[in-house]
Parts: sequence; C-alpha cells; structure tokens
Amino acid sequence: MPTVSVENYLKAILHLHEEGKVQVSTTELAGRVRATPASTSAMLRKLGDKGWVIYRKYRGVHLTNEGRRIAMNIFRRHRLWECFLVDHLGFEWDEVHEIAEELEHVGSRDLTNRLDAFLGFPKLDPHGDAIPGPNGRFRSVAARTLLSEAPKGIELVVVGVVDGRDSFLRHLGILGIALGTRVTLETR
Amino acid sequence: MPTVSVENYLKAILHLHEEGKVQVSTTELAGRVRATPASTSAMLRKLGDKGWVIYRKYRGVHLTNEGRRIAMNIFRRHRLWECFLVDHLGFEWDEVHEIAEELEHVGSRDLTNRLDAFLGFPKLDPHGDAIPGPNGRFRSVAARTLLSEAPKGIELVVVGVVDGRDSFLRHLGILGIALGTRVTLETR
DNA sequence: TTTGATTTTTAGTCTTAACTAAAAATTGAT
DNA sequence: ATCAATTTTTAGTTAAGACTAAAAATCAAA
Repeated sequence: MPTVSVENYLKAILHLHEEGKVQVSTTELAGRVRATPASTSAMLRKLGDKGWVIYRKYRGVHLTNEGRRIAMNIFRRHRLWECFLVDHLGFEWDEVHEIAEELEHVGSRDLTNRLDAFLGFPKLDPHGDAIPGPNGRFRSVAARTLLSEAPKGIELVVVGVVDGRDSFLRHLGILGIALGTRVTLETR
Repeated sequence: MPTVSVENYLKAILHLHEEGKVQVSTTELAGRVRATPASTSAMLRKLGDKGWVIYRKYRGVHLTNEGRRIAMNIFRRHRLWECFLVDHLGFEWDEVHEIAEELEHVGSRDLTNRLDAFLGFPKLDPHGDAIPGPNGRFRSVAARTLLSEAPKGIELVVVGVVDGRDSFLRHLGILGIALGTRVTLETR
C-alpha cells in the first residue's frame, strides 16, 4: 500500500501526463509536489523499484500501467469527495480542493464505491473534470456534447461541428482534426 | 497541528480517561496504540513538551485542557463519520470503525461542522457513544432515558428507578447511587 | 526492609522522506 | 565540437516515529 507521499508523487505524474507530457522531468515534478529536485530524484528511484514508474536517470519518468491504475484511483477518490463536498455539504466549487487532497488518501475500496453510489455515479466533478470508474479508467461519455461543455481527460470522438465556416474548418484541418478524429480535452 | 500519530496517542489517553483511569500508565497506553512501551515513553515526553499532557516519569500521564480539547475533537470527527457511513453509505455499525479511524484525521473545522449539520446534529454514533459538539465538549442529554439506553461518556443525573425492589435499592446504595447522584456510563 | 518481579526509561538503530551543497550529466549556443 | 548554463544526481544531514536490548526505578511479598 503506497504512503501518502508516494500517492502524491504518482498523482502529480499523472497530472503532467494528462497535460500532454509523455515523459516527466524531475524538476517539473518537484515543482508540482513542492519538493526539491534532489528529494524528487530519490523518490523516483523508489517508485521505479516498486514498479510504478519507468525511470531512467536524466531521462525523466512515466507511469507504468500499475502506477497509472493507482494514480487514477486517487483522481477518482479526490473527485468523488469534491462532488460530496459541493453537492451535499454546501461548499463552493473553489473551496473543496484542499479538503479533497486529504480525503483522497483514505483508501478503502468499499468506501469509495459506496460513496460513488451515494452520489449517483457522477461522471464529472464540480470543476468539470472526468471521474474515473472503479476499474481505474475514465468512464466513456456516450452522449454528444459540445467541446465547450465536454469533460477534461476523456477521449472523445469528433462527430460534427457547430461553426461550419470555411475559415474554421481550415483551422481544424491545420490542427489535424476531422470527423472521426479522437481528441482529448486538456484545458479549456 | 498534531500529526496523525500524536492524534492517536491523545485519543487513546482520552479513551482510558473515559474508562475511569485518572492517570494513564505507559504500558497500558502502549497497548492501546499498538506500540512498545519504549516508543510510548519517548512520545509522552514530546506530548508533555507540547503542553498536551502532564507527564512525570514513572508516574503516568493525564491530558491537559488543551490535550483534552484536541482529543475530544478527534472523538467528534470519528463519531460523525461513523454516522455518515452507516446512515448514508449503508455500512453496518460493526464495519465502520477502521474507516472512521482514517477519516477522523482530516482536520478541517469547516468540514466537520458542515458534516455535523448534514447529519442533523446527531447526539449519538451508531455504537451509542456520545458525539462531542463543536466546542469540544459532550452535548447534554436533556431528555430522561433509561440507563440501558443512555449514551456512554456523558454525565447523567439519576432521577428515578424502574426496579423498586428493596434488594435492588440496597444494591444501589452500596454503589453510592441515590436520587440526584451524577453518574457517567462507561460500558454497557 | 530487602529482594525479586514488573514497569518504565534510556541508549542506540532503522526507515521514510525531507533538506543543502557539491558533483556529474545534459543541453544549447557559438 | 566546445564550453557555459541548466538540469539532475549523489553525498551527507535532519526529524519523526518506530524498534530492541539494557539499565534504572517502582512495586509487592516474605
């Protein structure tokens, strides 16, 4: 069972992956976990030994499947608790992050799954971020949604455009986006 | 802000006080926190330095007002979470202790008070133990209740008996219990 | 009241996870 | 391709909190 500190490193690496970084540098990760690069370097060796990241000196890290599974579960717990805090305890969406940072480390499977059910299996947290399911993967979003209202972090398939002007379609073309293209929303 | 470990020691000392021990011995406390007497001895010096216990070598410890306040707040959080787990997540009363042991260390005042409100300001947890209020003291129980149904940990005033037989009244007399006597239920 | 058993404390070690300072590797600009 | 700047790792400390083994204090029984 990972310690709180280890969970925070894995979570931060996943966050950076979600932001598009395939490899995560020691210094950038250090910034995220508010530790020095030296401390981070030491931690990365341990995470590698545990099989949670692939780490090669001076080359950065990325999560293994197992590491990703653990980190996705922390995302899950964090986001479920944020739903609870806002929907049932009356917090504002911008007040809940720090409290959820603590609650997310309570690891009981049973607790998480029951909380999920209590909340009605929400797909999105109060910030609009996707909530992973119990399998540690993002749930699919079946319904058609505007990109402006779509959740972050889920792979989406482009099925149409609202703005049909040539200039916009050309713009999409340059970005490599056409009908059927798979995209993932990173930031709004 | 006390660490999780410190909170667990303070909580255990309060538990022993509630069981009638005015002074708590190192070895008994060690048993409760599942540590060795040696580790406990070291911790007690630290708790004394912080002003949370009065500790004299070889003489045992007891909580200061400040230490009691902290420990009562842990009781409060633990018991409120147990209510939540049973009443809203559908756990059985005998499944919730370990999970509450983790949740109780999330210290946000705001979280605790909002949870309390969400639950409808319960007086008792699922085990029948009294839930301290936000001031860190047990709430009074105004209504008249049978001792067999009364909460543990609250000071009660004897206002009558159901069984009026002489033998039973004599038995109460030996225990030093008469009308008006203040008693606290420790175990059932 | 002395002695033997029990309790408690001290001394010394270990692990985790942080830190600083210094060394080493990588990168980028000429 | 070299050298300076940047990044990263290593080396050595620190603090919290656990442990064992041994010493010291207290307690209890004859």
